[in-house]
Amino acid sequence: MTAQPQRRPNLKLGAKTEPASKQRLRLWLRLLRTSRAIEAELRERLRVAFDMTLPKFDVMAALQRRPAGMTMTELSRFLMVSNGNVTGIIDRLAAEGMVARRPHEEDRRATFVHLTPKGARQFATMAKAHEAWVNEILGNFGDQEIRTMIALLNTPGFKSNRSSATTHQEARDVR
Amino acid sequence: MTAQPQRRPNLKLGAKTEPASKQRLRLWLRLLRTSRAIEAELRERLRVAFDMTLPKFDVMAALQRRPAGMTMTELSRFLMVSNGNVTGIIDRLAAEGMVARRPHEEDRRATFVHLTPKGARQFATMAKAHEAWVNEILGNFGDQEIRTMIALLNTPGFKSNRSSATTHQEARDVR
DNA sequence: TCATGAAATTTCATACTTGAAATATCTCTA
DNA sequence: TAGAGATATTTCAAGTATGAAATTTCATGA
Repeated sequence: MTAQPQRRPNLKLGAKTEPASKQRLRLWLRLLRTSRAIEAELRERLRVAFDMTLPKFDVMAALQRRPAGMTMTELSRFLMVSNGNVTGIIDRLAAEGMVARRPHEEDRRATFVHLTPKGARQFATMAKAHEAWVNEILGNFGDQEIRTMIALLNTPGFKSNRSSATTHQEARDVR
Repeated sequence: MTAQPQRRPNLKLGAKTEPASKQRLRLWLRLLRTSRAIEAELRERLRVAFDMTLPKFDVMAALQRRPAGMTMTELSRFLMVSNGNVTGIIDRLAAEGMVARRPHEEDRRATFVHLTPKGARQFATMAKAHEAWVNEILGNFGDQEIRTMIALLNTPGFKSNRSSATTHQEARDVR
């Protein structure tokens, strides 16, 4: 589309004359590839080192921040996955003795899930390795670059912020 | 860990005194949340508007860039998913008449997959909407921010660049 | 040429994921 | 306080995803 007869060679950076729409698309594709690559690497390492899957690790990471536990819905919102999904992961983690369900006192619809002592120990070990891996994978980023990236990603640049609950939780949990 | 007795209130940005390791972890989590949110939004819109899934859309997008087709392995590498995964998605797309398999002339182990005319038409429609959605979702990012982000994401900041094949292909396909 | 190892694909078991439907419980209002 | 609507969870069918094993074909050196 928009068949440009001839393209003037770009002087500095490539694609400087591209419409913003194409630029944003390019950014999204780059973002997606980057996070997929990192995710794949972390999944592989978790599997080899701890026989652990990424979804289960994510759930344990969420629970670790909340000794009192979280409800299924809180987990689902925080991890941005469907509620039915959480059920299955918790089932498997519970079968391994990593987490346990506890009925919610005030609301009989809800269930609290929390790490067992065994789960907490296991997570502590994995978290240490995980942080080191991330540090290694993102190793070539300098302090300034990291700060810039985080700041950019934090800009309210997304029309669709479907995780308002998330924001609340993060605000509450920030230490 | 590193129990800091009391935290001096940060003057400018938060977490400025954090070790680089924690910073990188934070960046990764932010990156992951961002791309998950965008992915969820795009998935939902594709589903509602075109009854299309994201994985199938991704495959069609890859094939659209290569009229001559791609082998299963090329697809698998480009999309960063397992080879067995591609088989299933292609099976379903082929059943819908969106793509077709063609035997590789020189290598009887390989198979070429390409968009059918119907698939190409369908993808053209979806791609237009998809680009508009991305443009909308990333709408609050200005030109400069986008360029900065792309540049940062392009920095060879990742030790684990498992997709060397990808790089080749992208280099070849850049227009 | 023949054996051996590498590469492309499919198949398989298992796990993850979604969206929708089904249940159970809660909340709030008429 | 009954009952309508909202919320929390589970269940379900279908699709997605992985890693390993099995098959087929290729490539290469003895």
